[in-house]
Amino acid sequence: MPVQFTPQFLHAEMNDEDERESQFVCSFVNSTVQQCGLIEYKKTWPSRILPLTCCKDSVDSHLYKYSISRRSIDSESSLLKIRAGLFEEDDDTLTICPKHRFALGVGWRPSTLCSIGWKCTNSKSNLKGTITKEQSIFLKKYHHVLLGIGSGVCSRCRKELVQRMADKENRVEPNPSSSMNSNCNVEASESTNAEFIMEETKEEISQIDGYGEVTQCKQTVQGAKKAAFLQIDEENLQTNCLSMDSMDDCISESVYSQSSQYSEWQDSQESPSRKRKMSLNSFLETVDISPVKKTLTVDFDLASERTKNDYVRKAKRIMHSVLGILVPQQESLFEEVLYESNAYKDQTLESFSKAYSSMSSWGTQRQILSLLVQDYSYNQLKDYIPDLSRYKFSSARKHAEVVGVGKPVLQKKQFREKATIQQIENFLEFILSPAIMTDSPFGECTYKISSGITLKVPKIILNSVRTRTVTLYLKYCEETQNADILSERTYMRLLEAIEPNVRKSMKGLDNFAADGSQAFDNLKSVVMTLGKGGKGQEWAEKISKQLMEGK
DNA sequence: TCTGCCTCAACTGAGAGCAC
DNA sequence: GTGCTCTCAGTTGAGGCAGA
Repeated sequence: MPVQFTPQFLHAEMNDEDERESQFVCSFVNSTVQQCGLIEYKKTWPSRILPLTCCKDSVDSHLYKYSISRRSIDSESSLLKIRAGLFEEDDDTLTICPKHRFALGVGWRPSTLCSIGWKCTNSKSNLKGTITKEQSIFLKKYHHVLLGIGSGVCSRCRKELVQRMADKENRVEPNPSSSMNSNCNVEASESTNAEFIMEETKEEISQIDGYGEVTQCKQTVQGAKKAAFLQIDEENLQTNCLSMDSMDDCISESVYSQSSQYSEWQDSQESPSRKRKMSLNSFLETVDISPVKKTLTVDFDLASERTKNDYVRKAKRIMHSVLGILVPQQESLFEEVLYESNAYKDQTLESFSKAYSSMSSWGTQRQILSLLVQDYSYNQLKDYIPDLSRYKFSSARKHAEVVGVGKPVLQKKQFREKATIQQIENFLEFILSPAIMTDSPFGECTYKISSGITLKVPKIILNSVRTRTVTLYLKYCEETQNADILSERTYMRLLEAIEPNVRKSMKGLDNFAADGSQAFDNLKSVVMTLGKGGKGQEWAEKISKQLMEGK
């Protein structure tokens, strides 16, 4: 039954020594949506609210996992503080419950989407790094957004963030006369100087528009919410958007008014595709072809026949005009060659493309690709195999050169060794000593090693249980000051691989071995007698040799 | 005492981006 | 087109722990 984590429960759990802590309230209660509570599977953690200074667990692996610089985080307590946005609080004044300690500390997990979403649609595909301590402070200070250190961020948003941080620095620096308290100056100017606010707002909006964020925001209410929220917050504009109910209206007004207010500016900012379109239309005008007014926005395959025909007709007219310039008076002839060879190529490539797509194994795909890569460029193949990456293309090309065109890819298994040969040899030398192991007079073990070779070795008997043998070895290493050792578990695994028979009783082992040896000697003398008695000397020697091998 | 299972860290292949 | 670098995700060996 889950236990309610309440102050009463806390108090009941406490002893006299903890009396001092009973007055504590978790300082992180407003840092996450989670309520205070316990973490049952963290058995080593005290089940009570602790002073933050007591949080001293190692967070190295957590920092490593989420690419957080160890220079900015020197302890678990500082990690907790920064994640909670308590950048300037003193450790001594803070307390924390186990649940918030876990949620903000080693148990924290970032979203797989871009945490900022300024320049992307919270894309997962292009996460390029994580939020640093400085960036987290900046976002909290100027955007009133708390993003946990280590949160994923895409390359475009990171670039934008770095730019905004640089802009902020540049705005503060050029005024050395007021450098007594530059931060305060910025804060004051943002909140009190109306003219500055408007100028800065305009500049920020221009930046956003330039990247098409306003346009993007129009597309989704959520995007608009975020952009407007950030924008309004950033400049501390006092709007009437105080309730969530009025948020959508407010965003619409904000975004759309910004959009219209700077429409002139927006018009002057032409995207590369727009520029290309204008250049094309200019060209079309000179060759008496109507300009391109619309572009295909759906997949060509999914478009209606009429649409397809329109675009094909238009493309052919444009191509005809281009060829008129490239090969004057021979357009028709050239078109024939061009389209025919393309048709042939199309068919071949389509077939290969189908074969490629139907293969799930990258090895087979590489084999198929190697047939094409020497005759076609990456871009040509990309048209027929949309998911073809540059890496796959160049790998296939390398395969064609090194292994051969269309040759199968050889799969070779790779093994890793972390225990060194020396460490294993030392251990084997120790356990194969007569004090630890005894060769059995009878029987053989068969080992099949990874290369396929089968080895036959005499059966061995371990004189004590495996754990004791490992303990003995570790003690031996300690005495001989050999620090190059592995863990007990690894030595246990080595013994498992050797599969020795464990001797159940020490008593009578020598007699057992001696009896076995005597039996072989007796058999040998019988064989020699039979050899003299008629079986022949050759037969006797052969059997005798086999017996000795068996022994 | 032994072993199955979990976690961590190192390693590796795949893929993208960039400069030349 | 090529080569280099970097990041990400999956794999694998090793360590540790709990329970049979």
